[in-house]
This record gives sequence, C-alpha cells and structure tokens, in this order.
Amino acid sequence: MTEEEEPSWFARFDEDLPAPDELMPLSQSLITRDLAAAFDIPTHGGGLPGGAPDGAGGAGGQEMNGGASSAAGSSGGGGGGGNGEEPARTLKRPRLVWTPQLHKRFVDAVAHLGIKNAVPKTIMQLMSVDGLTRENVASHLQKYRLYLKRMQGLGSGGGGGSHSSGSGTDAATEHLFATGPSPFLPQGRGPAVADPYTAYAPMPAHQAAHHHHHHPPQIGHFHHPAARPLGHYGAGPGGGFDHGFLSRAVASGAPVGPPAMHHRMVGGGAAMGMMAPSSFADELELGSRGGGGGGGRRELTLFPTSGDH
DNA sequence: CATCTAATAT
DNA sequence: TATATTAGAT
Repeated sequence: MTEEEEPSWFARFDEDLPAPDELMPLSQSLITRDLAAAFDIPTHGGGLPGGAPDGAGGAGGQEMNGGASSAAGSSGGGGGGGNGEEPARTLKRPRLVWTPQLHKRFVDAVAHLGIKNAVPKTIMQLMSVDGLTRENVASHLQKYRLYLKRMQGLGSGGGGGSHSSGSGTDAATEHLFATGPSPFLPQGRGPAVADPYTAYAPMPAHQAAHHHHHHPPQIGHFHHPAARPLGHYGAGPGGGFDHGFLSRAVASGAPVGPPAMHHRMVGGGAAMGMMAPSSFADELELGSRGGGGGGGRRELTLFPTSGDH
C-alpha cells in the first residue's frame, strides 16, 4: 500500500558522482579485509606514515581517499594459502571510516532519493559502495538526520555551541557534512502537479515549473566548480559503468506515483548559512575493481546489467 | 519475516 | 568522538 515512487529523480541522478576517469590506483585496499582485520586496519591516526596529517603539505591536496575496501572474503581459489579455515563469517570489520567523500555520496544519495526513499537499504544500493552494509548506512543515517535536525531546529548558534559567525553550524560537522547543494525536495503534496520534483538535472535546465513557493532565499547556492568532463564513462576496459545504473537500481518495477508522504519539515525560515566560498572541489573516488578475471569480487561494477543478487 | 528507527555500548 | 551493535517498533 502506499507504494509510491518517483521515477524522475533517480532517472538520471548520475550527476557527476562517478569520477571521470582516473580510478585511484590501487592503494590501501590491496590488503584483503581478512588480513586487515587480522591486523587491525592500519588506518589509525597514530603514526601517519608520511607525517604531517594536515596543514602544510599539499595545498592542492585533495582529501584522502575513501576507505571503503572490503570484500567478503572467501577467496576461492587461489592459493588458499594461509588460512585454512576462514570463517569468512563472523569477521568483524574494522570501523568504517566515513570519509568526506563517502559522505558526499551518502548525502547526494539521500538528497536525490528524497526523504521518501532515504532509507538505509536504498541509500546503500544507491551509493554502490562495496563493503557498505545496511547497518553501516543506517548508523550513519542517524547522525545525518540529527545533524539536519539540529540545523533546522536551531537556526544558528543557540545551544551551546556558538561558533563563529557567519554561518551557523558547527565546524567539524559542517566540514564533514558540508553538503554543498542540498537539493532537498519539498515534499509538498501537490494536488495535481505534473512533475512535482524534477530531479535536478546535471545541467542548468530551466525546468522551472510553476512553483509559487515562497521559498526562503536559498542563499548560498553553489555550483560545482569542478569542471570535469563528465560523460564518458561508457564501457571502459573492464569497467562498464553507466549512469543508468540507478534507473535499475531502485526502479525495481514500481509504478511510482506521487509521493504522498507525511512531510514534516520545519518551515524554518531561518537562513542557513553555508560554508565559506572557498572552492571546494568535490572529488569522488572509488577504487577497487575486479581486475579481470581473477578477482571475482563484485566490487565496483555495481549493477552490471541487472541482476544483482 | 523483513526493514527502519532509536538508544546504547564500545 | 564516531561506529557498531542491540532492541524495539512497524
């Protein structure tokens, strides 16, 4: 009952999520989670091998890579090697480190999914991050919600925080959640609107429908300064990515309809500031990729053509 | 029975 | 602190 879904938003949510090219060269994820788990992921801040964690260093440095490695163990062939017995199950994974990039994906997914489908399962599928489990997303989803709530409930400042002026929101959280464009869809239950929320298109399309919403001045509108040649992604060598993966990801045969849900958004008119105007390029990077045949791991290459599961 | 949300524990 | 985990609710 109440099965509602909008085919538009995710119709082409691709956005510029996927990195254009340049898949991060193998890196940390070389270690199989088994090994990593066995030794504890060495991603601890303690002694960074390079040294300076932040600050100086590469000004142009662009964040660190995401750490979603993972894999469900079980390697089949191979050498077998070492582990004679591998429970493969009950393997405790190291704490998932939600890196900003990972967050971006999460936020983007939620924003595009809409409060309606912003459920752990869907988000997880939309994120398409290998190793990400529902619990992982669920756990974080809570934090994200709290963050939003905190922002909407309390305009800025208030509470105990009190951070510099400018835009209210905490720094750390802000920095982490700095959700650039928050195309949140007003879940207004339109009486008969043809296309209530046209998922925002990657291009400045003027799909301005008749929206007489007294929306608060959405100051802080940012664009993606990142000028990356989006588009070419087709079937690369080994990677057959496609933006349409979402179309099938969520659209699991569901006659989407007008989202008639309870919309409980605070009309807070408070003006929410945003981060500084600095040019923050959002880069997404995903590594891992079944190289060829050996791997056999269904890492990236998410929805290949259907049929997952 | 499966999934989501909340609170809690580490 | 940030996550994982558990418990409860739907």
